[in-house]
Amino acid sequence: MEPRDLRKAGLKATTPRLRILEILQEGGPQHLSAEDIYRRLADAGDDVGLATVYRVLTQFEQAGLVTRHNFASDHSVFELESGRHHDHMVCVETGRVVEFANDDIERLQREIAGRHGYDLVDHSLVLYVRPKPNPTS
Amino acid sequence: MEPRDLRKAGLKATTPRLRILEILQEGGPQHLSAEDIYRRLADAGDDVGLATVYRVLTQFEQAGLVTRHNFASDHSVFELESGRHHDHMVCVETGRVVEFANDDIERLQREIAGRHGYDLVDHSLVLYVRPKPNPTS
DNA sequence: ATGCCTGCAAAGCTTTTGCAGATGC
DNA sequence: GCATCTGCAAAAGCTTTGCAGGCAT
Repeated sequence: MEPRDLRKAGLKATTPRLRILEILQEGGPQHLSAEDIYRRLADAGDDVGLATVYRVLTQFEQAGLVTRHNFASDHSVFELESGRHHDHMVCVETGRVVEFANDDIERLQREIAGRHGYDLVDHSLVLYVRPKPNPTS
Repeated sequence: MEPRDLRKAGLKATTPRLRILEILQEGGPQHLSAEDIYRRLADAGDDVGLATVYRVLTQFEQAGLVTRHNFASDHSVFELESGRHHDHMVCVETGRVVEFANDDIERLQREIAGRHGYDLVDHSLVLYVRPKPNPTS
């Protein structure tokens, strides 16, 4: 992710924006709340206001750079847009998030919508899961 | 839904609780927000506090009488538990909610979770749809 | 009678907004 | 230099909680 990706979206390449992009691409796929990002910035010595984090994330979402999820009902988490569509499973014990994609499910969704006289615009699928019990025990 | 269903859940059969159940079962499947229910009560002349509506709905949810959904991220809607599992599609133009069930999708979800070493505990699937354009136009 | 319930008001939380100063281009 | 952007503080909107009085059993 580069400054020019921001300009392309009509956004100036400011420190808060670049830092938030960096944090979102650290390590594997990140699913972070605004508060998470705010704290990571603070821990790194960047004094970015929480309001700015929210504003920037909203702008990124509108620009299509970031996707907003509501795995829990009381706050949103944000993920860098990869271009590859996928859904998520969330472990109810550890909170771990796993991404997956399944063409059959995607197709069935379109079929079901069509059967009811609708076109599918978007969808949200979250699997809440628990680790399988260990078979050796 | 009867007073004894409430007692079975350890809840006294009070007027607010009975009225809220009544409202939830009026007409077809209802997907109402706390505010919706609060206003319907007020319109019917029942002075039930909004806090009570929230408290009662939370109790009903814990008792398994009601299901909470988060179709929109900024408020919850509640639905009487019918015993028949189903998912939902929401029309992005009218807000209309349609229920549907599909065994293939259910099965695929369990398979995908299993493939990743998890058991499926629960899931949330919402289709956001738009009416098909009229073919005669 | 007593313990559960309710209404009201206040508080909690995430998220948004107003505004004056700061910064990118 | 000028428009955009940011930090701070305040506000907003949904939801929860504390408390004193009220109701079901």
